[in-house]
This record gives sequence, C-alpha cells and structure tokens, in this order.
Amino acid sequence: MTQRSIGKRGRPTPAERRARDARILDAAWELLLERGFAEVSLDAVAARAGVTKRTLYTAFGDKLALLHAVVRRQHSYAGAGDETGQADALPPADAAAPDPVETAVAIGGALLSDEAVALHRLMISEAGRSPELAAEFHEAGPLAAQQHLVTAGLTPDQAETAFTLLLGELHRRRLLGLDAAPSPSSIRTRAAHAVATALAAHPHP
Amino acid sequence: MTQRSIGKRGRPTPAERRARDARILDAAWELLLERGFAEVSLDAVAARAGVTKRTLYTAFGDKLALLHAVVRRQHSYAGAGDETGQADALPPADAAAPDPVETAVAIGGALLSDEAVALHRLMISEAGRSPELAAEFHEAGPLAAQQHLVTAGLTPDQAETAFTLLLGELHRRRLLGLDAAPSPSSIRTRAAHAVATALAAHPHP
DNA sequence: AATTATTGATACGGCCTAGTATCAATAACG
DNA sequence: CGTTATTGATACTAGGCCGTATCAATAATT
Repeated sequence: MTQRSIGKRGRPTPAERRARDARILDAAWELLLERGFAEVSLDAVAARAGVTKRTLYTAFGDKLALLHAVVRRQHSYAGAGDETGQADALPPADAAAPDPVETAVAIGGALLSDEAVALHRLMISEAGRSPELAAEFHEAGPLAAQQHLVTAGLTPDQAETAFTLLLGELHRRRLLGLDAAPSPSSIRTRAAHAVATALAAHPHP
Repeated sequence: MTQRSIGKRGRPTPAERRARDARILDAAWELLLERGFAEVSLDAVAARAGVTKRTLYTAFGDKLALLHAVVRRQHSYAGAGDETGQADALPPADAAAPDPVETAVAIGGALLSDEAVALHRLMISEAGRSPELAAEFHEAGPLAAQQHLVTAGLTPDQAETAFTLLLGELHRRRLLGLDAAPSPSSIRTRAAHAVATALAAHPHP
C-alpha cells in the first residue's frame, strides 16, 4: 500500500512517513522484547526496519526516547481492544457483559501472554532509568486491569485480591523465565478461583 | 584483623585471600543492586574492593562468573539465619515456634526489603542471560519461603496462596520502583490477612 | 521546472568496557 | 635463605555502540 520500495531516497509523503515510523516502532518492539534495552543496538533496529540510523534519530530523538515511544504505543493499544492484534491488549472496560470471572479470564489471557510478560520484564529492568515510564506502565497494565474488575462489580479490595491471585506465582515464575504461557483452560480455572477467593476474603459493600 | 594494608603487594596468606574475595563480592553486590549488571564495570568493582582487575579475574573468571558468585553467596545466606546481617535472609525453617503468621511476618520483612527487591529485579533482568541462576534464585527465595509456611503447618496450596497475597501488588509496585519498603506493622497486617485468607480459601487436609 | 527537504549509504569520532600484558615489588613457602 | 607465586599499578588491545557528518540521489512542494 504505502510501502516504499527499499533503497528509495528522497522526500517521503506523509502516509509513507507514518508507515515508516510504524515499521521502526515494530522493529524496536520486537528487538526490545527479545533482547532487552541494553542489548539492542540502534543499528539492529534500523536494519530490521529497513531504515538508516539517521532517519531513526530525526524521527524519534535518541535511544531512550525510542524506548519511551515504543512502550507508550503499547499502552495506547492496551485498553483499545481494536484490531491491532496486540496480545497484551485488554478488552474495553465497558464491555457488554461485565461478569467478574469473564473479565478475569480476559485479563489473565492478556497479562500472562508472552508479549505482556516480556514487556513487564522490560519495565522492571528499566524502572531505574525511566521511573515515569514504569509508573505509566503500571497504570495502563495492572491498575487498569483492577479497574476493569471494579467495573465488573467487585470492590477495589476484592479487585486487588482477585488480580493478585489471578497472576499469582505463575506470573513470578514467568518473569524469571521458568514457565511457559498457560493454556486457556488453565487461565479459566485460575480466574474462577481468584474471583471466588476474593469475594470470600472481603466483606460485601 | 586479616585486613591487608592498601597498596601492599606480594603473595597473600589464605586468610587474606578469603578476606579479599569477600571484599570483592561485597563491592560487586552493592554495585549490582544499585546499578544493574550492564551498568556495572569491572573497573568500578575493582576500585571499590581496593583491588586491581587482574586479581578480580584470576579470582572469579569473567564478569558473568562474578555475577553468579555474588548471587550464589546471597543464596547461601538466605535460610542460614546467622549473624550475616543480610536483609533478605530467611529464618531457619525449623524455628522453635512454627506459627504461620509469625513465619509470614518474617518472610514478608525479608522479601519486601530493599535488598531483596533489588535482587529480585536483578534476577528478572538477567533471567535471559542466566536461566539456571534465575531458577536457583526462585528455589532459594520464593519456593523456600513457601516451604517455610508448609513447615509452619500450612498445606502447599495454602502456602502458595498466603505467600502470593503476602507480597501482593505491593511487591509488583516495588519491583517497578513505585513504592518504599513497608513498615513492620504494615507487614504484620499483611501477613495476618494473607494467612487467614489462605486458610479460608483451601479445604483443610 | 526550480527549489528544498529528506533519505540512503557510509564512514567516522568519541567514549566506554572486557579482558590481557608488562614490570617491579613483596611476601608466603620450602 | 632462596625460590616462586601473587599482587599493584598501568598501559594496552580489541571491539561495540551512540550519535553525527558527508555526499549524492530523489521526490515532494512551490
């Protein structure tokens, strides 16, 4: 479509610019998740995006700014629930059937996915370098998920307990690279257990 | 005691070697926790330990081996409960009063401390580079903690639930650098809540 | 059609770091 | 006491990477 043939120089049209920027962010996203910030060179990002480093710098600034742009795009995907195909996207908070267990199933599938865990790991690793980015991630991810559970009818305390139990030790092990992504049926079992325990643990409003 | 005056050369006595190696591990431990693996140079470790890089290499090998040595020493501290003064050390599993809540209080104080959280963050960051080290950390930390709860009278399921709730979202936020270490009273409240919920959530054996 | 902005290709400067080498000094060991 | 291992101090090699510069090419813009 707006795909510019490789090796082509000259001034790009605005549509081509958007497509090129998206390619850069895609390439950076992939490399960051599989190697981490320090191990990704901008040469590698530029090569995978089919772009030279100069274009990369004029479009995003420096390496840290590129990281921020990548993560913030992911945040805008989470909660959108559109056809972006992002594995860590959360369903819209105002879904038709606000059932707590179904909401928990959706959250578990999203946040326990390979991509979401890799992003979580990246944010923990870079929290020292980018504190505000870590805060944004927390709000767009774990906090938003708990808010969805509140929308589904839980109290804030119940939502926090249910969310904690939903991820549980599995999430800790996954952050350490010790476990694979759970199956959908496993996620459903976890979600049901987490919601039931949370309801029993906190008094009704 | 066996402290060699700085700038002194020549063959060291075995006691001096041990003291020197401990100084190196201390220096590496401090720098790793406050800066992370990639941001710590071996020159910085050598300088803080009062040693030259050559000594560092002949004593430990390369940079990755030094990381492993540092983390493994921390593992040997955890569970020892002696006078090492390590903040993430767990009390001995066969303590006199195996009360679940008191055990949970001890675990919470240990694993929610600044040092333990920093180590946890380091292990998550380096899990890709050192999978076996991440596995060892998990066994010596979270798994050992749950085992202590089992020793204190909980079932394995109850222990996992109690441990998960004890750390909870606070631990997630601390990994992201968003929260400070909790007060002892706060830890006690968390421990009591976590154990009570875990007991209620799982059937008695 | 002329101008101007932007890119590709490439190279380079500057900086940092891992790891090694050299040499003199010095103390443990036999 | 002589030998030998080990260290301090320092310099060095090799490599990687960030960020910038140069120059020709090319297409959007006017």
